[in-house]
Amino acid sequence: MPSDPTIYDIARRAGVGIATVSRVLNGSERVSPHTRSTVQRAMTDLGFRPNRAARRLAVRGPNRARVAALMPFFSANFYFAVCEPLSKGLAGADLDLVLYNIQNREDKNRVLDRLVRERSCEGLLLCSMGIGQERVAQFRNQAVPIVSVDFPINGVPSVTVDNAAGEAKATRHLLRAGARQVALVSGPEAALAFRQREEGFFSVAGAAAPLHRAAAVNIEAGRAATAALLDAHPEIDGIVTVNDLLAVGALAEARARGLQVPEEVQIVGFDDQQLMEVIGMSTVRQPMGEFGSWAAASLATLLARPATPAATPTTVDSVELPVSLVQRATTRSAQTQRTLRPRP
Amino acid sequence: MPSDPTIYDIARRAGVGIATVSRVLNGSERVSPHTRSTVQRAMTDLGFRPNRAARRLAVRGPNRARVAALMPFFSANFYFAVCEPLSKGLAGADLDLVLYNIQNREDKNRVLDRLVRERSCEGLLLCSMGIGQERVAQFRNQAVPIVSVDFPINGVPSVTVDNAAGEAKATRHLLRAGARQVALVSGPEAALAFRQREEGFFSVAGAAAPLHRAAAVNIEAGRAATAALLDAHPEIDGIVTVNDLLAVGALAEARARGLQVPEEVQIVGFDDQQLMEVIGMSTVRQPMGEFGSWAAASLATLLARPATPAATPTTVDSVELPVSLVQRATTRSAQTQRTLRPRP
DNA sequence: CGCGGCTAAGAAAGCGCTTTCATGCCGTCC
DNA sequence: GGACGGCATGAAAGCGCTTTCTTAGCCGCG
Repeated sequence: MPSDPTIYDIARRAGVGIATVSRVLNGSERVSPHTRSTVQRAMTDLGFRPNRAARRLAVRGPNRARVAALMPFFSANFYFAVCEPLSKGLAGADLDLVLYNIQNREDKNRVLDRLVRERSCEGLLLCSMGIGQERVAQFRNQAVPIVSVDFPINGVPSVTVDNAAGEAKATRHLLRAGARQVALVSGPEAALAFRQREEGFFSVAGAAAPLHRAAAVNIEAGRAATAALLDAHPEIDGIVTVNDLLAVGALAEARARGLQVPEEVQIVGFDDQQLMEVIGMSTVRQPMGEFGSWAAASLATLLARPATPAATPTTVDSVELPVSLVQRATTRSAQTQRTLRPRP
Repeated sequence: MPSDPTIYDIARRAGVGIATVSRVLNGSERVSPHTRSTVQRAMTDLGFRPNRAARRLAVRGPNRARVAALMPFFSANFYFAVCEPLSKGLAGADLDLVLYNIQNREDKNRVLDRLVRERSCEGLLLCSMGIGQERVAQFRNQAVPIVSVDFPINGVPSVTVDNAAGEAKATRHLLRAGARQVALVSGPEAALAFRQREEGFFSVAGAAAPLHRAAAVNIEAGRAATAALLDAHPEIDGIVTVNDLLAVGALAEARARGLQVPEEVQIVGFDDQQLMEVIGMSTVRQPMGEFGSWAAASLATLLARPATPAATPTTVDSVELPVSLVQRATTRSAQTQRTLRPRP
């Protein structure tokens, strides 16, 4: 396959010099209308598109660094919450944000391969996903700093929360508030954060507690999972979930079955996303916005030119942000351990 | 101020040739450990960062086109809803998505200036914002296609909805359902979509109907605006808003005042964002996801290399997507015009 | 008719990097 | 002990574009 046409091809076809082509390209005044149209004709004929790299090189524009951000957009609120401060923070540090929507392992590998092969980014941000050590080494070799959000990676600074502790806290609260049988609605198996929350749940509820993994992270899936759980274990009176939307689904299902919440079933979500307060959903709050601002700040630090020559290599430490249980209307308070009403 | 160090600077400082520096840069095996570390030392000393453009030029990688997307992230749900299909669609067309978070006019001008000066994008996506015709001309001169989302721009293909019609429909419904005095909670004045919705509202409610513009697009602001409205006009029994979050705020304020919804006050939102169904909010649904996929598809078309030489220049037409009123629990049905309960 | 001034267009020199090819050095093998 | 092979390194040729410098026409004027 022939490579892209260059200004040489255009010049030849139009019977002019490359300087003239360049002038046309840049809208310079010093070109006769006739020549101009000839050249433009040649450009459209050949499907010419200027090589950006060559232009930037010639014009010696600033070498603005680019951050590639890989995100699996499965949960609208979470990813938006990190994107927003992230984009703001990176803009402040004069960094460009290139967003990649990663839906599966192939996506991820394709994008990462391109990134290292074409060296198309100066910084890398991984969100809710791991990568192998060989990958890490590839980027390290190219001096591309990596930061990770919502997922610990060996040798990569990351911002996380203690998912297990958060979910354990939620589970414990349900138990203290009188729940006899708690169950967990989890999400797709691939997500580490979800598995950690599962762990936290089982550490408190006991390994035998019922679990159902929803097929997706949305209300419908949460509702279906809850239905399955309730069908199999009618005695369930506490539902812990790994995500607010799943919790909303659980709430819908419980209500549809005529179960009083929180009197007959308590429900806890995870994230404390937008509108959970309005809905009255009890949930584990994680500071999603800080994920984004931490990532932006870290990348800015790592990509900053050493101000003084011989500066010590800058590094960034991983942080674990606190989570907290927000009690609202879908859980009872621990003190008021009302006795359960008998089920019909 | 001295320009960025190049491999020549590194080579000189390390006392080696530029080829060696390049080899170190690329992790080639054919460099002695001693030389390697000398070079690395020189690089960190000088704060060297390779010039991406030069590298891409030398390595002749594919010239992947980049789309710059300018978005004012003031409404989480809306922008996420367009971003998600957008990123997916662009990835499918082998285009990179560079995201710019635009918060005000200066942001916008700064980014646009850079974009044209540095020619850093092959395609431009404007979301919820206009630009002047000189700007349009600038990009046209550089053969950078523009598409607009949620905002009509002269000479630029755009995807929009009939905001005025949508809001008019909502207002009319309230009136048909028995509202005597409807009022509008709008948002920051800068947003065209909001002004169009205001128009639609007034066209039905009459120019004298009360309006209050919330300071921001969130629940708190919506609540404050509603409070102001209700204080000034206690007779209000129908509240139309330009956004769901504002409507949620209105709902909260109405309830806080002991007003029954929808018996004493009806409320309509706009967008039909996530969770509105759960909340039972009546609202005007606009197909936000299609905004994103339309934009991606259009850009892909406009940026496609003419397959055959001398192909006709590709263009894209503007589209207006339909909106629909979704009736839920915050409005009464038009048929059942119950008489209002007397207010306390 | 010749000369200066003006404009359109070409030649060529980079921009900062990669990569091939050439070079010089050393150790090795017959 | 001399030729040879391997290895680390340098020299130099691009990559596709912009831009300066130069040249070639052309006009009008004296």
